[in-house]
Amino acid sequence: MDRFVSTFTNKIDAKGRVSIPAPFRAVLERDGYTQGVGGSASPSTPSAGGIYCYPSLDAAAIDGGGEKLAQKIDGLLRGLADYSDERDELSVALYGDVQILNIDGDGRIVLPEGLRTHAGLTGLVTFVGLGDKFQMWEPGAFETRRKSAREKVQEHRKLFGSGGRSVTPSDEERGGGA
Amino acid sequence: MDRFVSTFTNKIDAKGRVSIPAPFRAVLERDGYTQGVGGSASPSTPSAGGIYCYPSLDAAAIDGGGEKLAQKIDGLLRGLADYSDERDELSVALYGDVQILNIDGDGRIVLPEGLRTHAGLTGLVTFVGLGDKFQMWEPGAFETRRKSAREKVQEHRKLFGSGGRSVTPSDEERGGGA
DNA sequence: TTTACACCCATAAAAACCCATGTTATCCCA
DNA sequence: TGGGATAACATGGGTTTTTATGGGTGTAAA
Repeated sequence: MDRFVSTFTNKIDAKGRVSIPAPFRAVLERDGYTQGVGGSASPSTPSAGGIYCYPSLDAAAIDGGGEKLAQKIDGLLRGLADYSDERDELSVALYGDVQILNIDGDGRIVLPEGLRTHAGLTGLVTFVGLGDKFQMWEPGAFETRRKSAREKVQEHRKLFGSGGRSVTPSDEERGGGA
Repeated sequence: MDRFVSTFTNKIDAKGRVSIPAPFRAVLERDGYTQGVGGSASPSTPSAGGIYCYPSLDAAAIDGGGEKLAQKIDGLLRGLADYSDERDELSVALYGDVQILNIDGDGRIVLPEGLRTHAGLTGLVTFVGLGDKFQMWEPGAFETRRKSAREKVQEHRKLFGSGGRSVTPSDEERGGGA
């Protein structure tokens, strides 16, 4: 399994740290996670490090992922002429908003102020697996979003009459305070 | 880490010095930066090195990068060999204004007057990672730029959208099991 | 001399690192 | 099958290392 799946809710501690759900960590490692700037990387380390995070363009959430996600961003820019103004501009939005967060020895990251406010995070974060990446939500906001998503799915099912599969929630929330 | 990512805002001190964000410094070093950066003065000869800076062609900003950037510029000009008019102009535009800045033992550079005025820099500089180079902006000007960049991305997402490649999830909710 | 710049040191704040603890899920064995 | 031993995790907190930034000094060019 190399995809981000399920949702987990974890605490943000006094220092701004959050544990990344262990299953997500496993995916990241398989994706080729390497320590970022912090640790003096071996000269042979080819890839970038840390997890890539950026504010969602159309949601009050943070998108995150590993190397695979970073390469997708690269792919977007590839094809645009080097040093064209257009490329610079896109790069600003794609690379400029990205933050590389390192995972500490205990599997935690520190969410920078900017990202935290974008997602309206306070004391808890809900990690949502989306396959090749994941999102971090303020738990309440995510609940709302999840509901509307379900309704949409219901509608689609009626339209397509694809009755077979159930979209049952399978709420497997876990973790602290919630 | 092999590309410039993220944005950082640092101060220009009374002597005109600015700290280069540590992550960028790391990229430069990997790129083959040569100069006495490593703390105690290195006994080796400081061969031509430093970071390459020049005024952005189409923005009130400074472009900067390491060896890789210099080579890309070379390649760009080589590709234009046929159209000598254009090539000459570009050569002047690119090389003519290039400055090679050295990083001091504390990771700082001094921005020359010319570059500073081009970018309208006063007391703060925003470093913006653009992959294989980075830019230095006056913070306010950069905010404006960032906004327009985001809009551009929105447009592009519509164009690329069908390919399944999306920077943000929007509609691909996935609550629990697969 | 004066100026510009490289070099050196000091310091506060932030980031990374390390260890401890409570809890929950897992496993083993009687 | 029950229950205790065990391992994996999330979380709290202390400690050390980086980093950004301020300022001093010497040196070489102007």
